[in-house]
Amino acid sequence: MGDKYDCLKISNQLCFPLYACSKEIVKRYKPYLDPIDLTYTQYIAMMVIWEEKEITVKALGDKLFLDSGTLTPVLKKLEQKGYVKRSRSKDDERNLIITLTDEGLELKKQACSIPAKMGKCVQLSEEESAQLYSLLYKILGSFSQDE
Amino acid sequence: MGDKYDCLKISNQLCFPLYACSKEIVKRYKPYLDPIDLTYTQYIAMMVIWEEKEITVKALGDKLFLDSGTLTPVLKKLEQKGYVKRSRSKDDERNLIITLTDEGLELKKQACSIPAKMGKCVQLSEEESAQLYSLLYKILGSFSQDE
DNA sequence: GTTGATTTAATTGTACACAATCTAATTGTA
DNA sequence: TACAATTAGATTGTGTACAATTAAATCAAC
Repeated sequence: MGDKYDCLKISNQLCFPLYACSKEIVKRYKPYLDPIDLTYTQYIAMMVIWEEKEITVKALGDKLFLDSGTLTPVLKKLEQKGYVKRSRSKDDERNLIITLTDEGLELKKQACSIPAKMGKCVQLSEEESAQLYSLLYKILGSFSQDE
Repeated sequence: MGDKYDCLKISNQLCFPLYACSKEIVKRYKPYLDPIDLTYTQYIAMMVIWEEKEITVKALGDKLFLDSGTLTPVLKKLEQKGYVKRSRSKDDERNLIITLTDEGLELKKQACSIPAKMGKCVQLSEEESAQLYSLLYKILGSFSQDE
């Protein structure tokens, strides 16, 4: 057993369960996000905007590991729904500033119960979750370094 | 510190590093996959087909956590490149059988060096990788149960 | 102070990813 | 045997992702 092609077995990859797990978890957000009319990408964008109140597309992209090609349509959608405002910075016209609206702030209250519901859906102990979290950020950290 | 909205902080989510990590790793495959003209999705599909020699779209989808909406265009693309053949099962005309071609088998040799290269890109010890692998499959396993 | 380089977003094109729907083949059951 | 239910795959529509390019604003060096 174990030929020279074992390295190409899907069960020997670390990337694959990562990829699959991410997709499956995002899929499981849908029942909780549908009622507040947000997609997963819109939700994580709103999370950062809720925290920052005001942020440039560049800074948002750095936090979410997303570029303007992805964020531009997402933010236009969020603006269209009335949750954010998009306006150029006076200091530097290149920067687009995303601002939270009153409706956007209101939405935060409704989103508040989602993390707990999702937490129950992932069947890991407190300790295992912490371990997983730490390993993932270790990888992300190493990626940020050699940017 | 720590208000009632802490649960909505992006840094308190487990899903987010999973999502980001998955994307970043897939992105890092590109330099290695470009030379053999495969995308990441095409690559993991080929991995299973290399192992199985012959598999239905349904079975492939179960292994990859992908449905026909995603796989149909991917497999048509792989057929167009000459790596697989698509043909209906004689036993049950509903089943589409994916078969490896000689060119598809040839490609396996060139892909062989990719896992090792990617392994170096993820800065985890042997033990940490094993831990991460185990945690991810624990989640995927729990998902498969309540299918 | 002007010009070349850099930076920020937007745009374009390609490729997923998935929900929802559709069609054809098969199965189960009365 | 009919016929309802199920199953497999394809199709359609929406929403990401990202590479590559573009355009405008700013910065840097002289």
